[in-house]
Amino acid sequence: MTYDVWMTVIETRAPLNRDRIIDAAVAYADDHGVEELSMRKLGAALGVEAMSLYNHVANKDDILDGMIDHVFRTIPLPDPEQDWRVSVRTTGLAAMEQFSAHPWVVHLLMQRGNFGNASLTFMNQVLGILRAAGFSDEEAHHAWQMLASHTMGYAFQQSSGSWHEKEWDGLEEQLSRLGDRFPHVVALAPLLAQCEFGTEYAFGLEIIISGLEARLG
Amino acid sequence: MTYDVWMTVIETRAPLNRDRIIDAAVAYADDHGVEELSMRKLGAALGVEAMSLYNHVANKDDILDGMIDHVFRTIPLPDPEQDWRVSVRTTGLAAMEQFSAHPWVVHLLMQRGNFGNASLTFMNQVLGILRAAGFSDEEAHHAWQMLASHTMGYAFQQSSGSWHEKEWDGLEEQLSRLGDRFPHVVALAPLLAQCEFGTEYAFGLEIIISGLEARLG
DNA sequence: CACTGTAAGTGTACGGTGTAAGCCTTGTCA
DNA sequence: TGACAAGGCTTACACCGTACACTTACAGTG
Repeated sequence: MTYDVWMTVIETRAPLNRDRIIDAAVAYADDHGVEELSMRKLGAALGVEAMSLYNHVANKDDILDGMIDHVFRTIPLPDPEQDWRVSVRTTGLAAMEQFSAHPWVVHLLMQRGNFGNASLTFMNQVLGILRAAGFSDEEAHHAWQMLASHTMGYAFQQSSGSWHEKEWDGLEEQLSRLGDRFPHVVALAPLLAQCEFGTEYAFGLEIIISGLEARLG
Repeated sequence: MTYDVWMTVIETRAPLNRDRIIDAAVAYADDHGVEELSMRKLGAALGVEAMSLYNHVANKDDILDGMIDHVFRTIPLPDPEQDWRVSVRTTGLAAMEQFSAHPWVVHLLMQRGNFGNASLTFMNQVLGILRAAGFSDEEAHHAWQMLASHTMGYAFQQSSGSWHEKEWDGLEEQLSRLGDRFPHVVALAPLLAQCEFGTEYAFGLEIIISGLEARLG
């Protein structure tokens, strides 16, 4: 009997720890959306009661911070050896890719900001590349703000992308009803609906890189 | 007695209606932040029980949509008579101004998107100006996405701005402790903390306008 | 071997949330 | 006067994060 219980325990749940909790939280958010994530549901996903999580984690915010950190850690850091334009481009695209894969990250970043290890490391690396490229501190700051805004903005639009997919069917009918009031929106609605955010982001990124380059002189 | 009750009612609360509820919600979010807004607190702010709100409003989401609409309605629409560069610039700045005044809007937009009257009107006007300026539909779409992302991105950063003000004191000490690991972040931290987002936004806006202009050829 | 301390999972409970359902008061109109 | 609707209020429910007290299993020590 005791043995059975032991087996069950061993088989169905490895010992709980912070990493396992955060991994499960990331998976849950990927599957069901971050707003569906609750301590009870996360516990259930791990085969454990909600309160057990608190033995390994300070509180829910701690988990959310860990989730952000988890995603930032998977963004490959830019290579300082390369031309800054290449670094910025590849890093931007890599970041966008992760934000697309985990749309809830932008959501979380917005509510809480983040100064975890991974995000500071990331930021530090990018700033270093800009400074090494010859940008003054002020210019590097401008560049960072602009790149960050552009990236967050696209991730933002993508994650709130109600123009996409399912919603679009209902919207089309609604828009055709409002066609006389919003002719330009209706005209461009197909483009908005089919919008490939990766391509779109890259397009803007080139404009920004060119613009920064020009300011660099 | 009945009279007294009447006077009280008349003085402390005008008859409830959707607009009054949404105005109060906006004021509450401005004062206490949108995450503090609950039906009970909003009711209390209006001198009414939470459930009374439901006589004028479908649910909380309805209120949140109304709040977004309320803010978009206060952004002056661009003037189609003017040069598109001027229109885009002034409209962008006007939008940023509102998003700065009501930081929670970006928050809400992110969670729910928005296709209210005001935001569609706004979007329609901007798209109209871009098309009239000679942008193809694809180009207008690119331009809109880019401008929207840039604006939302800056608003986003501003509203999540933990580099600002109070947090900065604690952070400084923390950063100096981590100075060897994040030298570039620490070096630029003063700039990040003092960052004037309006100026910063305008800087990026010019780059984008120039870039779009070049693509327009 | 028993004893004790500790780590970790559990159960219960509290104050908060949005909101469904029903009640009660009020003003309007036939 | 009586029916009726509008718009408040009360109660109740399911969910949330989490404080606190409990149990259980193991490790270390005599």
